[in-house]
Amino acid sequence: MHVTVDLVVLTVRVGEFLALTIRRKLDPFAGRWALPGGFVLEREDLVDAAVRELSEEAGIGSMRTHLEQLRSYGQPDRDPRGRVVSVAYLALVPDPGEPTAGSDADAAAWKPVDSLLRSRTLAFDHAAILRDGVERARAKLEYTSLGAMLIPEPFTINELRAVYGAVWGREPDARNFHRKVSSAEGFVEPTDETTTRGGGRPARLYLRGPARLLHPPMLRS
Amino acid sequence: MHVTVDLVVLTVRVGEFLALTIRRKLDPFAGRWALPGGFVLEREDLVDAAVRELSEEAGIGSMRTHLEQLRSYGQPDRDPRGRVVSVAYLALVPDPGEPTAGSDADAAAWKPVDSLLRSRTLAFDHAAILRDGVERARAKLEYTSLGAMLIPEPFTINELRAVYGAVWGREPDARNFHRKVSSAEGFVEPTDETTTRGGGRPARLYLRGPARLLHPPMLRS
DNA sequence: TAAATAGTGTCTGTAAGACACTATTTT
DNA sequence: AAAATAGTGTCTTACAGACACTATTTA
Repeated sequence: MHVTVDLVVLTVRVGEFLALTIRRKLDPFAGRWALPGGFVLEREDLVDAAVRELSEEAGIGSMRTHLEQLRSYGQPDRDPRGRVVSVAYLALVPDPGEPTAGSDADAAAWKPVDSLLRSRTLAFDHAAILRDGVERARAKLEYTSLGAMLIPEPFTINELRAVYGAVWGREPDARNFHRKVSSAEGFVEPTDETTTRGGGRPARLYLRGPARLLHPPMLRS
Repeated sequence: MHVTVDLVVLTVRVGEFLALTIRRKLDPFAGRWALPGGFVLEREDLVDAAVRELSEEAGIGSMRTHLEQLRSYGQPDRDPRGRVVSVAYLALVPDPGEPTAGSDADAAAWKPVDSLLRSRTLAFDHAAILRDGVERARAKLEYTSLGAMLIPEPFTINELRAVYGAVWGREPDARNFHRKVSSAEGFVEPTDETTTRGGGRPARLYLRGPARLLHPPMLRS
């Protein structure tokens, strides 16, 4: 019985909610798009395998990445090569630019989550894994500060709000969002810098705060 | 690489929050207490393996059982036999009475969760798995109706409240709990029966309702 | 009638959700 | 000055949390 890790890597870029995909070089599913992943080495911890694949297959370092175990997938026929149980990980990263394809892939690309879920493009059971990862991310934005992991620092409150809009498919109200985020202890830390990159009045820039949980949660309603 | 399932099976009996343990017959850890579990068969789905172990090792049928995947554990040295990745499942069951030991165990017993977590009695990394399962159960009681899976039907509101007290280590306020549970659509369904098994004024009996999520949640505070 | 448990109503405080105007910049 | 975006305050409503008394049974 073989064990793999598969990665749901999510980010937001210019208002679009994106997942990282690779085009497979080898069979099975050669030429098809899939989630990055690969076999766990004989003496390697699961999370180490996930970190390694993230780096090897997509050139993403683990420093600014939130990485958590999602769940495992083990239907007997999910891989035509034989019995393969996959432990899926969810990674949330601030937009790292264009991905670089690793050795097992002939291309890597960020693709919109919605179109990946609607079309049947992904190999294996990766559409189901992606769906679970996306749902986990959507849910966790409600009761954690993980939304800030999807955006490069420093960011404005409205840029952060746009991240929530992209992930949830619906923008939170600007005034309520501002009140919630800035009054939640340790969610974001103000700097004394501002930016005018959005045009108009300068917006204050923030860094991620130390808090991980958001209490009480912010509901998508 | 081998794949096993391990089971965190939880129930509440006379106000005590209990986990199912077995005493191992074979090495490694022969004679030690452990969570029930075993190897996944070559053509068996993960959840089927969990259902089978629940039945084989503990004599618990899947009919009245809530079963969900917890997470996977794969540290390279977690099993002295070699590389074994374990997919853990969480089961919540209404008190099924004394367990019957299966073939791989020379005893099976319900033990208080707190003492299992305090003492170092469990084999492998099962203490960590149990801790994660218990935390999942405690969290899910907040935003689902799963508390009702820990008690046999029919039950009174106060019996259900005692379940929450046992799991959380703190009884919710009787009046607020009654209001919350009975006003939440589909959480519990009243019957027209009553019981006096608690002594005092007869209490109305309820069955589990169809709702799975509790909105808004009931916090342990 | 005393003891035991079941069942309910009120008040207060917190925070979500809906909503509109003022502030500060660039062109 | 017009256009663009940032930033904030008020009102209403929902509901959690604290709290005490009445109701119905058995012994």
